[in-house]
Amino acid sequence: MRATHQDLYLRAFSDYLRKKGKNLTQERISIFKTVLSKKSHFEADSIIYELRMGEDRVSRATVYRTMKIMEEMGMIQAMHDLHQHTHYEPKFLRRHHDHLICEECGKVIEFRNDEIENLQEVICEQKKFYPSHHIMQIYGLCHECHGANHNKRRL
Amino acid sequence: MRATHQDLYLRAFSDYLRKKGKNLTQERISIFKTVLSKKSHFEADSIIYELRMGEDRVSRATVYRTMKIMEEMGMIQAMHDLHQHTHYEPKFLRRHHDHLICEECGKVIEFRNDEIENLQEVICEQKKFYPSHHIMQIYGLCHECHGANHNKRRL
DNA sequence: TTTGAAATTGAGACTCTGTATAAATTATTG
DNA sequence: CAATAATTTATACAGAGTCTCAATTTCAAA
Ligand SMILES: [Mn+2]
Ligand SMILES: [Mn+2]
Ligand SMILES: [Zn+2]
Ligand SMILES: [Zn+2]
Repeated sequence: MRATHQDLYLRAFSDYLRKKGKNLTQERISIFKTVLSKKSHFEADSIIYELRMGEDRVSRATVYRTMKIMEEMGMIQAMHDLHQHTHYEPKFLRRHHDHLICEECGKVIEFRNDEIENLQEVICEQKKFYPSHHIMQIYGLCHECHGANHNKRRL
Repeated sequence: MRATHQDLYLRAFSDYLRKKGKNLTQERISIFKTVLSKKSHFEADSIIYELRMGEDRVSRATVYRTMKIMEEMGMIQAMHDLHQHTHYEPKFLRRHHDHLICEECGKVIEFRNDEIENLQEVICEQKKFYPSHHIMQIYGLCHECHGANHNKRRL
């Protein structure tokens, strides 16, 4: 039987915890697996909710604590939307990218631009700054919402 | 007697309000002036606190409402720090720029790169997106904190 | 395997931003 | 000077996230 992706990531998680002198508890495993199942943006709430539905009951505080560990570890990344709500994004299996966010409908369009990524590194060198990660979000209107607003104004 | 900057901006504020069918109230003037006095990043709390200390007493709700108007108007811009705390930044008198944020000491280093700004526009065109503004924050360690950590590890 | 120290968890109280409500105040208009 | 509309205030409320500390679990030494 072959090791699954989940097994491999769980191993990495376990190693990380040991390295930090932390224990691999049942609760941490449950939370880790649930987070691992996310293919795209998600919120802390959805993790808490899913766990509550399943058989593994885990408290809210533990979910937040474990997600903080996963963030330190670099498996997920937190980002804040327009309305002080924290969103997370899985970083395993996904290439880094940035976001266009529609202020009307909330749609999130992903993009990646290597030229910008390179320029960011140049800037950090100039400023003697040692980057760990970055967030770039362009706000505005998506094609559909821009069209809709346009039509509305004509009426 | 010459018109001060404050007078000019207050005029712009007054015009904006009129255009929107809103009244220029004493409370809005107080809040506007306090915000105008900010030369760099600030939080809603500090505005509320300063007003509470001064003679013009204004309620929390009114401060939030007025700051929302100022944001719509483009005089300030909201941004979120690492810990879902909203920070504002004055946009009058200041040119747009982005941020390097030290995760150790919280220092904020400002920068501006026209190449990146142009590339952002190109991306929006490609994606048929109509941008209103953007936020770009690079997290990591500033020169001092990186040096400090380095030394610490050596001990 | 047992055992005890240390780490972790869970329940719920609490904090902090920010928003909603509805009565009281203020501004505008005729 | 009314009548009307907009605004403000106080206060209650909501939601995300943190804190506390007693109870439980983990781990590793014996
Ligand atoms: Mn994304
Ligand atoms: Mn700035
Ligand atoms: Zn849209
Ligand atoms: Zn620093």
